[in-house]
Amino acid sequence: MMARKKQKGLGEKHKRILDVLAGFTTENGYPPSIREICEEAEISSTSVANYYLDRLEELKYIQRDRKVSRGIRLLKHYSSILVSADDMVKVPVVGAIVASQPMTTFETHPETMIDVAGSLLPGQKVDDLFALEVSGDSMVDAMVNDGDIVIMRKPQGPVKNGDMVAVWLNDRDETTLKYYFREKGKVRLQPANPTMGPIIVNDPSTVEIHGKVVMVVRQMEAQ
Amino acid sequence: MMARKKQKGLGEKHKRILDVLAGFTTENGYPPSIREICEEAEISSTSVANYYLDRLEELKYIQRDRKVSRGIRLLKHYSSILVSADDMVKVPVVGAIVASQPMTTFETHPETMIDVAGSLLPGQKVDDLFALEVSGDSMVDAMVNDGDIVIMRKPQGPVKNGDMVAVWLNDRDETTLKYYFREKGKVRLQPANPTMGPIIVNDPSTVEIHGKVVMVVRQMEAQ
DNA sequence: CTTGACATAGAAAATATGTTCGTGTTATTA
DNA sequence: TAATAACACGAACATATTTTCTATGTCAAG
Repeated sequence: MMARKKQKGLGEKHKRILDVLAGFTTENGYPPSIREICEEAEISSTSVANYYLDRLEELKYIQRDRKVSRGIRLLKHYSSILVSADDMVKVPVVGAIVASQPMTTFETHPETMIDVAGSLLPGQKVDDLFALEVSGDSMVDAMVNDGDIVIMRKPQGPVKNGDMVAVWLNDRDETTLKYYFREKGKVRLQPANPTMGPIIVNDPSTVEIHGKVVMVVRQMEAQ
Repeated sequence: MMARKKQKGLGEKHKRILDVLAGFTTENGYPPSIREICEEAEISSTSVANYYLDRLEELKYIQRDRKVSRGIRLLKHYSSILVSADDMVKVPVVGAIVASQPMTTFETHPETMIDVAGSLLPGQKVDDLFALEVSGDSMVDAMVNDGDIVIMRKPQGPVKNGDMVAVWLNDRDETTLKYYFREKGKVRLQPANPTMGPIIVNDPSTVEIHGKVVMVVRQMEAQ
């Protein structure tokens, strides 16, 4: 006779508790007590909350300090992208831009995440962001260096004129970053570097837009 | 007869407690208890710690939640730059780079701070960072755009070859960002854009280094 | 329907933590 | 130097908070 199967992943309550944990901590500057979790997550007994907290610790979502009141800390796993206590956003780095096949799937590698201050990002939605590392000097005309990290948003609606986008040019077989302008049935791709001329694409269907550039981060080595 | 004068500003112990508060919280994800503050700040009695906490609250450095264990939160005042609970660093934006007089004093405008993920910054020290906003296209040869934010570290030791620095050229009367190389008594300033040639300065004394570039952030408008 | 793991409840017991109070010390200044 | 208020100590006391225990409900597989 087999027993009841253990729930896979996170149930409603687990998620709820994680939400409460994150919310409360940002609100107050300190983590909630078990009772407070009960209230906010609408759980009737402390032991139930405790039960779930233990479960969440097993699953590495949180870490508990026994013997310490409010000794709960959220580990940075919850939701592939997580807005943490202080407006920090984790963006998955899904690959590199090179003159080759661009990424199609939106895989998350928890290992390679980049932290970005949410306050620097436009818009509220934060779950359609991804980052690419630029490799090679092919983007210098876009004012982007080898090693820069480009943070992009998956294109949702139509691309607006003037947006900087990552485009895949079918016929040329390359990905570049350009300012996008739709004009008279054609597409003008303008480099960021004002000293360089635009690329005019006559057949818009050869232009595949993979993302809208939201931010570019360049880290300098050394110290 | 007058009584003993109340200390102006923060005394040693006050500062120490703030340090402990900040440190402990970043370390553990939750604030310390009064007893833990005592240990770390080497205070012998909980009542003394409590005394200082009350003082710090009066001075608006912290906020306390009576009735709540560990109900202490640091208000973002202490030290012009503060590492918050989640590895976020606030860097003061002290001005703009234009072809004019560079900033000499290190004024902090709490209003204009930029959040940066500490994990992206090299080195540990975080209190000698400042940021400048680039205005104008004068830096395009350094791969820096109009509107970019340059995060810099005050030069401490000698500048190493290969560091990107903000330099003030006495004779030319301009500030630029360049890679710095000291060679044969001369200084070579190499633009980041590989398609452009270097500037050779024969008299090193005309080169004033105002900061080492640590990071460049470019935000795209719209959404 | 029986079993065993998952899930919920409530409350007492055990700790962790904050507050108060009496007392002592030190620096100021009239 | 005497008065005073800031500063320091430690322990008793009051709360806040977590743990633990016992009892019971639910569900799916055998």
